[in-house]
Amino acid sequence: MTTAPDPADLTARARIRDAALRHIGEHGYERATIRGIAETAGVSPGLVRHHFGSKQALREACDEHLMKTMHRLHEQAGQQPPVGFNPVAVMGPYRRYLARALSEGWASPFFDEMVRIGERWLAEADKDRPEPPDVDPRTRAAVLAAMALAPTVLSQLVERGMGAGIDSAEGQDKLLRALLDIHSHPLLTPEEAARARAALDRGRPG
Amino acid sequence: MTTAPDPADLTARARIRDAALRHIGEHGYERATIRGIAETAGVSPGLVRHHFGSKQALREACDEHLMKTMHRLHEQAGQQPPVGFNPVAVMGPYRRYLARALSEGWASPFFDEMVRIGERWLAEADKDRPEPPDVDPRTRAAVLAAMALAPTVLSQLVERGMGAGIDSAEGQDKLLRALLDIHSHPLLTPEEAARARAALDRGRPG
DNA sequence: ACACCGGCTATACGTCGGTATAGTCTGCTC
DNA sequence: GAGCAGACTATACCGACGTATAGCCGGTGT
Repeated sequence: MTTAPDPADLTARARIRDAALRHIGEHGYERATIRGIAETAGVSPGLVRHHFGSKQALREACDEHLMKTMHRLHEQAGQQPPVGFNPVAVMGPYRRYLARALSEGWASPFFDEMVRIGERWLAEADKDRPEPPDVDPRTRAAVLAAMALAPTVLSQLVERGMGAGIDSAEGQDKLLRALLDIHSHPLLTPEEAARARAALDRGRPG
Repeated sequence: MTTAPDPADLTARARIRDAALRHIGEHGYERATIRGIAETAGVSPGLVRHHFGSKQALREACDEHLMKTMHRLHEQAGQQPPVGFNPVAVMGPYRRYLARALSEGWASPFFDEMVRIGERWLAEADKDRPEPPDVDPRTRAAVLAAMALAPTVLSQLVERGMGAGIDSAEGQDKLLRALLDIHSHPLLTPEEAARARAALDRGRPG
């Protein structure tokens, strides 16, 4: 469960970084304070600066650590996309931080990677499709990635709707079943979609 | 285009509120400052306090105004859900503010309303479905609402992937086509979904 | 003409948070 | 054991921001 706490990682530096991940995940970057992070890590605010230079640099170190960890998880999990295209389950303790990074807009590298993965995956899935889609794969993957990340980013709100914590077993079960249902029952019939597309085409040249 | 600028709305109070909507939408609540809002509105910081009492109260006034405007739009747009279940197009100038409200977690009332709407809509769509879904409608609606809001909340990232501004004509076209495609082509076949569901069932009782 | 009131401004206060700096302590090397 | 390096702390500085207060100014009713 505990995503591999990196041996030789009990150093103050690592403690500070972990505290920052937690604090920023909980309060967001703006509201997270160096003093608060230092307190959680059990060190002085000065030491934070000593090790990382500035608040911004500390965040970048967190980003880097997150990216590295994710790559490790991604490799050891194999290539197959998780059931229902659900990244919530995987992220574990980093979920909140990731959500902040996404919604506060500094997680572009991560998102780009998700788009890349999604693009490859869609290319595979598109093989047995009669007519090709009329949007470029990149756009489709980007929108799909955003949708896949929605429960992560809006966890607070989704939890309200589900009536269960998104990290709890019950919440995960509900979320997965909902995703399965949604992704296997299209909201629009091919005819409806074609009609809407035609309407768009009609508007486009004008 | 300009969502009805409310007659008798050239008052300083209204200008402040609009400036706040813009500033908070652009920078988020934390980073938005009373001074900046006042400057944009062309008044003194003191007047902001005079009219609204506090920063928090100002935000609540914005929320209220947004809710009211949305209700008006929703009524005059009729009941039918917008094509592809896409709230981006409708929100216009409030889009950024709404995105902030959602991702910074103070937009519960709005989200709840979306869930309610989605629930009604799903109930309708479920009529011609052989077997009933195995998740409660509320959860399904909540997850669906979150997914529908994803392009709004993660607009910055989606724009990267699309290579077009989400408010531009080109971006809207791309987004709509992507949504049409996604919502009319399920990611999972019924068999795959059933298999995954069975796996969940197996894990549940244990 | 005068008082009053609400919209509005100028200015000041207290706090908080990032940053800077000087200094202490611990462990290692020669 | 002297001296150095680096981890670590205490303290101060400075700007920014929310908030508070006192007062101005123009219009309105009597």
